[in-house]
Amino acid sequence: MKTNKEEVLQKALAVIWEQGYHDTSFQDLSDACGINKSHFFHYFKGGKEDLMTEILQLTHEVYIGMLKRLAETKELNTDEKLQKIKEKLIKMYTAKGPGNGCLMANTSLETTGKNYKFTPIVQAFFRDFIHYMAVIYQERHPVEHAQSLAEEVVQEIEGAIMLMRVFHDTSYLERALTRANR
Amino acid sequence: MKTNKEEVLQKALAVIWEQGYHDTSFQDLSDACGINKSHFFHYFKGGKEDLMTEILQLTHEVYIGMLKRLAETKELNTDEKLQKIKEKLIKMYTAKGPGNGCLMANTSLETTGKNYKFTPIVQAFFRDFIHYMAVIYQERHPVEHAQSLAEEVVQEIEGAIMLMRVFHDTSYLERALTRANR
DNA sequence: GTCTATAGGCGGATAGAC
DNA sequence: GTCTATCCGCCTATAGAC
Repeated sequence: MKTNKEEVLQKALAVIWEQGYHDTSFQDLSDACGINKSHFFHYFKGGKEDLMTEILQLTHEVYIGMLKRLAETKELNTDEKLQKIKEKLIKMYTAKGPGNGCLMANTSLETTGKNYKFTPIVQAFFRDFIHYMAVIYQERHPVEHAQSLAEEVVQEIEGAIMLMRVFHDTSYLERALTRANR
Repeated sequence: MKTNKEEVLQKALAVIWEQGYHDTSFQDLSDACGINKSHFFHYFKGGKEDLMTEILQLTHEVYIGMLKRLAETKELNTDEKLQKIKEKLIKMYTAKGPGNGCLMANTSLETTGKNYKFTPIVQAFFRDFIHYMAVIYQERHPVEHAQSLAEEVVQEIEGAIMLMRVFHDTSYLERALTRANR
């Protein structure tokens, strides 16, 4: 079957987001992508960890890119920016139903303790997430307060995503994002 | 070697808390517990999932038991109760360093998508966590507000534990628990 | 670039002696 | 209750034909 790497990456992301890193085998992935198992080693020389690294980098680009563009635009006021973020994040985190949670958090928690090389990517994600939220809060609050506000809000969002997953109820995330307008 | 089930359970809990469910093999566990691999199937007829179930139940008892006792005591005022919870949770969640996070959250996120039987236990944990926090907040706030306050606070605590893990920095949890005095 | 075949290892689990 | 031995299957990864 004719495929390209981008497409494979997208489909693999969806499967791993749903099933988790450890619970997804190359068999699952090749079924989902319609390519042969061994073909993954052609695309991703370093095997599963390489594949996952690229998936996480892609996720970083999509989420943080969205945030950065919103934080830096002059076309919207603060209220509108926070509203837009709310809409986007709800859409992105519930696209596949309430059950998948945050891929970054999942991966981080799933790879506790042993030597995986995902930590820097996960750290960069949350650092940037907090950073761009702080940039927006600086439109209304002094710098130091904006920073701690951003940390609180990101924590609440991540906690809400986890409870959303556990109870299969999207309202946790909606309420947390409503409270994020401060 | 002479052992008993309780002891094995405690040690297995520590290893799985540190390494994660999927990344811990019976080999790891038998090394840590000083008993033979196959002995686990004597203690836990249903294999790894049974072992994990008992570990999660034990965790529920320890954490929720602590909360329940504090919520129901007449000996402390609200401030003192919240202070005590802060101290206890910091101690419990950072006992093995900042890197392990919340076993319930970890397990939940690690077992996305496939058919594990841990979901009800994890749900009970968070339901009870929120419940007893709400009981305490009712000393100061109307019932409905106490409930949503408890949900917010638990979300923030869980988000803080995750960031604590990611950045190896216990101050996230400390600040979240300081803000829990409302 | 895509496939077949297969290696090599480890993980969970069982049988059964003592 | 504890240990030895062992099975089976799956999983990651590689070699190599086309």
